[in-house]
Amino acid sequence: MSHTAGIRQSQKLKTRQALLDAALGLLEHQSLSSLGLREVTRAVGITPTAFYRHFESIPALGVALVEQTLGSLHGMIGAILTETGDSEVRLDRSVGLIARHVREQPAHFRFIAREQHGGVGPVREAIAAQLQLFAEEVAAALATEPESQGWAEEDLLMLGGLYVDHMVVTASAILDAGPDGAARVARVARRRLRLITLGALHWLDGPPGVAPRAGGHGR
Amino acid sequence: MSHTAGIRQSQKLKTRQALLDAALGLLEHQSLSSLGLREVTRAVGITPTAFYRHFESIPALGVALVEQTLGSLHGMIGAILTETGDSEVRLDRSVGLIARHVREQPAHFRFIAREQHGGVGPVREAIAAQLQLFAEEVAAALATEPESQGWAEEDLLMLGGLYVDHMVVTASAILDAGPDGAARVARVARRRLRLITLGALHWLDGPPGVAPRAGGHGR
DNA sequence: TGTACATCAGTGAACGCGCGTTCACTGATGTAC
DNA sequence: TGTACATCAGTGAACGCGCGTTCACTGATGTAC
Repeated sequence: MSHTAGIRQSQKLKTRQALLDAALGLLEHQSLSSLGLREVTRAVGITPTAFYRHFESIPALGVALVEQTLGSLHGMIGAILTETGDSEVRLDRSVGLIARHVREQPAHFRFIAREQHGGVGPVREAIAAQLQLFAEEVAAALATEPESQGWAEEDLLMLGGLYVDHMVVTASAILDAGPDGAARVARVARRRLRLITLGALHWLDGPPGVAPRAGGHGR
Repeated sequence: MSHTAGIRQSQKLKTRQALLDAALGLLEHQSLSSLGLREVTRAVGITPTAFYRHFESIPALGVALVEQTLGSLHGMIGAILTETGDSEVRLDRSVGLIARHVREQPAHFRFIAREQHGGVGPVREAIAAQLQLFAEEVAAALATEPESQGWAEEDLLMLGGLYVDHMVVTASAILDAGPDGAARVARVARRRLRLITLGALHWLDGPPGVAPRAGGHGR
């Protein structure tokens, strides 16, 4: 009946976290499907056998890693979208925020980018589910803004997905570019975001040269 | 001095192609960094040792696969962009063309999506170089259109990259969705493309509520 | 508080297996005369 | 055309190695009384 830690339980959690951290580190230069169980336990300093006290397999560890990595980012969405200021400023800050997060925890972003289409099914599915959640969160946030008046639910989700995918592409590009190229990549990412936002502002206009009509580009 | 095949040379090419094809097949359910040399030769029906007559290593085979896979797509860009018809129709056809290619050779697209951020450095770099080429091709094609009057070189490249990335994301999404979801994914992809194109049409406008100014959003 | 038993995170030896790479080889194809 | 030699794609045995998984175990932590 002890709600407090318990030496055994807290030590187990520590080892589990050490396994996750070690795996993330090792995944910087390889993908999950080639990561060895012994490799991970060796890095942590425990016996290979002890691995099974924490995870059933390497793919299972991968799924846990996805949830930990992307779970911690759900707050970020809110931070970006509830910011005040005009769209231009908010947009610049969004890219800046992503760039900072990527710089601060590159391994997490690299892992997601690498395994999003990687060879381990359950991990791919876990990432897809989380990104879908992000897209829905963005769509919900967009829905509260005055600019979204008249938008169809489906189109808000489409735009949310576009923003999320753009965020993922940007994060990957920053990682690939290295420290020197990060600024250049961020600059291009900002312009892309500006262009997308510009498209969104005119979504409900009619086709060029025609009077605006209700329903925008919907079918 | 024989320019004709030569039995030996043509047989060697055939084996080399068999290795590439077998590798591509095996990569449908795993990533390159976990693909084994023996696995590939077993699939082809030759001795492991014979592999070295064709490639120095598995990463080297991967690079060859990138060049073969993406090299064959360079024609596609032209096919899309030189089509006639208004932008709405052309845009729908673009997505349809991608969807068709993905359906016809899913393994090629899966390979690129998987290894774009995979664990094998040389392959990642080969893919990045090819996609950069695509972006430049698209930018060059856009430059010839009347709508691109007044666009900065850099912005054309930004838009070209955006289209290419969108194409890659769409291809991945179609693959992930499976045969049933492909139509739904294509529908969303079309809307995204429409929104991006809409943004591009207004790129040279001034900020909302302000008179248009030369230079658009450039800095 | 003290004692006796239960739990269970981590140990260490052992296993069979497939891996990448080496080496000397074979025999069909290519070339020089 | 025929012969003698060179080339070289593919062979097959052998190697040392690290892998994932099994099993019975140990000893610190937890629990019941």
